[in-house]
Amino acid sequence: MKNIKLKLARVEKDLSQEELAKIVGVSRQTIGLIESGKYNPSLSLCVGICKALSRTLDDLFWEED
Amino acid sequence: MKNIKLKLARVEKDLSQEELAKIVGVSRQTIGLIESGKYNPSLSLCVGICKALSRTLDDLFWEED
DNA sequence: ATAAAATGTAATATATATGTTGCAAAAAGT
DNA sequence: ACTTTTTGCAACATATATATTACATTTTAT
Repeated sequence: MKNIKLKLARVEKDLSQEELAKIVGVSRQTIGLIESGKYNPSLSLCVGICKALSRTLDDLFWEED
Repeated sequence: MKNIKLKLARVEKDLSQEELAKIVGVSRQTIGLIESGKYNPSLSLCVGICKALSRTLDDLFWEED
């Protein structure tokens, strides 16, 4: 499923996928694929994204069932 | 770094690494390596572990810097 | 002290996250 | 309308998470 919370947090910070990717140290495609729900990212990458966007894991990657 | 919070949550539920592994659908070694900090697990695996232990991502995998 | 259970560790194999390059489509700016 | 930026998508290459098997070590139970 798409990660809409991630995309919202990113645009809220006025960052493009490419800018976020550069900050996190990953490729633009990787960010895009995570947002579109086609990748199962590693924990360290999730943490890196969270720190770049000033959020926590629960904020961006946790879904109550 | 070792994930002591994960280990504590597991023993609190009175589960061995092998039992947790079976619940989550992963090998015993994988659980051991995550607890000892030698693996960078995938997000879906982290979520699976959290649900098995009735915790959230922040509870088990987030560290304030 | 002994046996059983739990955990650590290592080798090899496989699946998949991620990188790279390139191009197309869409969105935004002028 | 046109240009620029952003995003989507595909093919191929690489790194690494994870599985499997096996054995050693530690911990727990009797």
